[in-house]
Order: sequence, then C-alpha cells, then structure tokens
Amino acid sequence: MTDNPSGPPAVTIAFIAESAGVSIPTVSKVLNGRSGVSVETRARVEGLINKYGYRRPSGSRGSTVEIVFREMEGTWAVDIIRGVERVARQNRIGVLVSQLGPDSSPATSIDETIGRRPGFVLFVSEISAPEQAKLKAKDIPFVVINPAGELPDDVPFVGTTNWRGGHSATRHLLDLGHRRIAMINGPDYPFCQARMAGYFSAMAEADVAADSSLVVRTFLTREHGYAAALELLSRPDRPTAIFASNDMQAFGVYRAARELGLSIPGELSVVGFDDIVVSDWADPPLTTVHQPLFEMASAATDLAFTLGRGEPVRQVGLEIATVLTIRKSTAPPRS
Amino acid sequence: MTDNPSGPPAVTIAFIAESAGVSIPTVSKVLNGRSGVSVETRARVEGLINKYGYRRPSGSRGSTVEIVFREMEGTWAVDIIRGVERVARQNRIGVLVSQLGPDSSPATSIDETIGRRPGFVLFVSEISAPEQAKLKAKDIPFVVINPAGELPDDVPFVGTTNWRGGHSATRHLLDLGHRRIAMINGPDYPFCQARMAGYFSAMAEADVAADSSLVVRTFLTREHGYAAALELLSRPDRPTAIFASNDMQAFGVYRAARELGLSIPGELSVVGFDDIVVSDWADPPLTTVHQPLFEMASAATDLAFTLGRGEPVRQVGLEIATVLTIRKSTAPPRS
DNA sequence: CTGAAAGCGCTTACAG
DNA sequence: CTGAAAGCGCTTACAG
Repeated sequence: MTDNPSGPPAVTIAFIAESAGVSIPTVSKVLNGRSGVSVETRARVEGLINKYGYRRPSGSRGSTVEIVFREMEGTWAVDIIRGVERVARQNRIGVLVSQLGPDSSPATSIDETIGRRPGFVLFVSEISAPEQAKLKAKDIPFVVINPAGELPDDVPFVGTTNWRGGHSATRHLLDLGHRRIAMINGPDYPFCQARMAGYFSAMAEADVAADSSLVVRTFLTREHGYAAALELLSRPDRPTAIFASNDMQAFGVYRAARELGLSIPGELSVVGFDDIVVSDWADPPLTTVHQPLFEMASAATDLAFTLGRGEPVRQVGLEIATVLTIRKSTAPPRS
Repeated sequence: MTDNPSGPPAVTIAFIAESAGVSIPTVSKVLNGRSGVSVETRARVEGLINKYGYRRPSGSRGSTVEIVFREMEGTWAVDIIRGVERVARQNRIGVLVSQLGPDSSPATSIDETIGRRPGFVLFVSEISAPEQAKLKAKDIPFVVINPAGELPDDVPFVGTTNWRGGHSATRHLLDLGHRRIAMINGPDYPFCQARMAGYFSAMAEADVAADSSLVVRTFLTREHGYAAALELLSRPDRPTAIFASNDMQAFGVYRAARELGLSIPGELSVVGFDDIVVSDWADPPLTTVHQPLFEMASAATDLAFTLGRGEPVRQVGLEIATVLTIRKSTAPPRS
C-alpha cells in the first residue's frame, strides 16, 4: 500500500502527527472536526496537513463529494456535474453522482449515499426533511443547488437571481417598445414566483397597466408552452411579446407561432429563461436569461468544502447573478 | 463503525471467513482475485459473499466505478452517466465521474483516478496506451464506451453498429425513392468510416452508381454541416436527400436548407445519426439513427463487473444495435 | 492451498 | 486538552 521502499515518507496521519509533535489521535480529531483540541494545536496540525497535502486513504470519509440528482436531465445536468468536477479536482476530491428520483428502486435512499461515506453531499433542486436530518446526524456538510422549494433558514444553498432575471427579461422587451407583454408562468415553486414577480415589477416601473389575462400559468414543458402560446396568440388583441418561464416553454411558443404563421421576431418577440445548450441553435437563436449552472455548482462545491473545514461562512445561502443573453428572437414591435 | 450493539453481525471478511470455515486471509485473496485458493474454497467463499451481501468498506477498492470523460458534453454525457448509474446502483457500487480532457489541468492524469482506487474504470470514446498500461499494472478492469479510435484486440469495449446504422439510414432514403443521396462524412475515425461504408453498401445494393462528388468530408459540428450542405445544395444537380454523420451536422443542413428556401422534407430529405435529445424538437423533427448510449453504458458497466469477478466473458467487445428513428424530415422526392 | 502472525492506517474509548 | 492503549477491518509476507 505504502509505495515507498525508501523514497519520501508517505503522508499518513502518523507522519503529520510526528511533524506536528502531537499524537496520532490528535491529528485524527482535527481531521474529523472533533472537539478536544486546542486552537493552537488545531491550527498547527491543519498547517501541516495543507503543507504536506495529506489525503485520506481514498474512499474514507472526506475524499469524495456526492451529487444527488432527483432526475438527471440532458439539457442541464452536465453543467452542474462539470462545475462540481472543476472545484473538486482542484481539491483532489472525487465526484460521485447518484440519482434518488422517481425511477430509483424503492430500496434506494439517502442511506446508500451515507454508506458511501462522502465528505460532502450536493442536492440538486430538492432535499427532503429526513435527508436533512440524517446528514446532520452524520455531520456531513450538504448544500442545495438551485433549490426548487422552501428551505429552512439554516440549510445552505446556491441559487440564482430569479427575480432579477425576470425583471431584466421584461425590461428588455419594454425597452424595445413592447407594451402587450404576456408571461407564461410555471408551477407554484418559489423560483417561478420570483421570475413572475420580476416581470410584474418591471411592468409597474414602466407604468404599463398589468393585464392579468396576459399571464397564464402552466407546466414547464414544451407542450404546455405550446398550448399556452396557442391560446394567447389566438386572441384578437394578442400580445406582441411573450416571456416564458423557461426555454422549453419558449420552444413551445416557437412552435405555436410557426403554426399560426407569425414570424419571430418580426411579429412576435420571445424571451426564455435558463439558456440551455440548444437555445443558441434554435431558429431564430433564442434571447434568454442565462442561468449560470456551472458557476452555481462550483460555488456550491466551494461552500460545502468551506463548511466542512468548519470555517465561518459569510452567508449560508447565495444567489449567482443571471445574465440576459440577447440573441435573435426579440425586436421592436411592428407599430 | 460497526453499528450493531447486538443486532445482526456486521458482514466483514471475518464474518465471511467464519461462515465459510476458512481464515481471513483466504477470504481476502478471493476478494482480490489473488491466486492460491482452491477452486472449491473459492466457490464456497464466493457463495457466502453473495449470500450475505458482503460490501467492502466504502472507498476501498471495488466499491466504485469511475467514468472518465475526455470532454463532457450536454447532449450525450448524461445518457452515459445514467446508464452506468442504473447498473452500478443495482450492484451497490458508487459512480465516480471525472474529466481528463483538454481543459483539465496538466497535473491531472489517470494517476488521480487510480489514487481513488476505483474497482472499475469506464473510458468514454478515448483511451491512451499509458492509461491502458497503468490500469493493467494495477489490475483494475476497464472498458471503453463508444470507442473513437482503434483499440488493441484485448481491450474490452462497447460500441454501436455504425455500419448497420449508416446502411439502414441510406436504405430508408432509397426505399423512399431517392437516388441522388449525398453523405456528409466525418473525420477519419473508425466509427465515421463505418457509417460511410454502410452508406456505400446500401447504394451499391440498390444498384445506384456512386457519385463520389456527393460525399464530402468535414468535422462533426453544426457549422461544418452547414457549410457542407450549402455547397452541396447550391449545385445545379443538387441531391434530393442528405445523410449526415451526426445530428449536429444535420442541424447545419437544416439551416442551409432554410437559407436556400428549400423545404424539409418537401424538397430535401435529411437523416442524422445519434438521436440527441433535441432531435425530436427540431422543426421538422429529425429522422435519425438512434445510438443507444444508455444501453451501451449499462452493457459496459456489466461487462466491467463481469471482468472484475474474473468470470469468463463471451466476447471482449460488443456492439449494441442502432435503431432507425423515422420522424418528419424524410419523404419521397418530388418527381 | 492454507492460515498464524505481523502490520497497515485509522478511530474509539478513556485515564490523566 | 492530550495521548497511551486497545481495537477496527483489511492486507501482506511467509511458514507449513
């Protein structure tokens, strides 16, 4: 196992202990964040651990971070994995991926994850109360990436600025001269409500009277976006622009516009939200609010590592800024 | 660690050893595939290991499978991860993901992977000779998923029936009545050559004289597909159908057709290869050769596990069948 | 082919 | 707060 017949000494906790002039159990306590070590001793040991780049024997707790997906979806899961992988690699931590979603066998649960003894766990979108409790009991730091639901105040998360995104999308359409701007809202998740609130705020700021019949609520799929747009665009006083809650809905709008013979952006401007890989390949390329999944995932990983080190953290939750990506699906309305 | 104050005994190698009436070192040898154990003893110990569901302490060699990507791409990486995850979960094996590609730091190499002590390694598309050598030296079973290059005869792989796919795509166009069928070929990889050979075979079988000016070779991107299609479609004797080497190229063909005012499938039929997530959302939905990445990944994982158990394996390489997915981008040619 | 013995790195009570 | 001691599960020579 120790592959040095006489080369540099293997960096074991025994080696660190000797370097620091302390006993092996003391180093063990520091590594596991246990109490019963003076601040000075702890600091000295941590210094040596960093200096010699101590790594736990792979697989023991602390050497991996596990990403728990509810559902792994092609259009965005990879950005998250890549963001985590980037930061994990720098810290010489392995990245585990698991799926604890609808199509997992009933036997599968967070216990499997805990059994793998990851140093950190990252949840994508959802985390249940029992999961939070179990991870806390085992003292495994966890962070929620892009939370879909409400979270207790002490659960660390990394989200995105949904309100701001909805606001800037709407603002962009207003600046272009649009007044009849429809919004296709999503289900009752906080992130959908925030996007919609951004829309309403921008409309109010521009003194455009809100027309609630222009806001429809539906699911976040292409089919539902299509149905909603069909209805919206069949009205005599149809909107000149539609802001969709996500890109999939926006592609549904594309399809409805095409069927109705409405050109984009000539007769209808469309803005999406997410900026999934394919948004740039659409015809015309979709103007959308970029959700920085890669950066969110990197930040969440960093946060988990910081938490794991027991370092104080400025805030337990943070939101990474969206950025409006203007492409070809928006233009001034025909007057 | 052993969480049974008096419950069922923890399934350790000591427990297995006692059940089997052998010593601990013997069980250790069986687990690690070492020699020096009689066939009968080995069989008995393996039986008990399965019966009691022995799991190595997580993280020690054997409890994880690592997927090594050269480049993690949104349109297909997730299918591979999901395929591996499915099989791994059934075997209570963790899934590690890493990227050893162009944007990895120079320090990163297969040594990092080996340091994690995975039980198995799955390479996506590419594997280098040093990687093969190092893994062999460490006795870690590995399989290449969807190999892009040539592989030594003894390297296990799971690919797809590229020749067959190219053949069925072309055959479909011929059956529809097309005769001037162009092919946009890819770089000099075996899988591209196989797709093209399938095209030529189908053409020859149908007694259609090959027109080599109808075959252009370029890269596998949307932009290159666009450029190739533009050239092909600007000719006076333009083809009535185009078979592209992958879906990205096919989307480039869509764009070129749109610019040239050619309707699909009315004036031009298009067939792609891969069946990436978005092919079904295109306008019109793309007829393409489905590459069963999920199944390929599952099969590769199974193969790696079988190899790890030291069980004889029918063949060291296999190809999972493609299936032609007919959607809306193909129709009989206008006569 | 087999296993007693020594040893690995690490963790856990627990005595000071 | 600290560490000697016992112990964990596992592996590695090596003697029979």
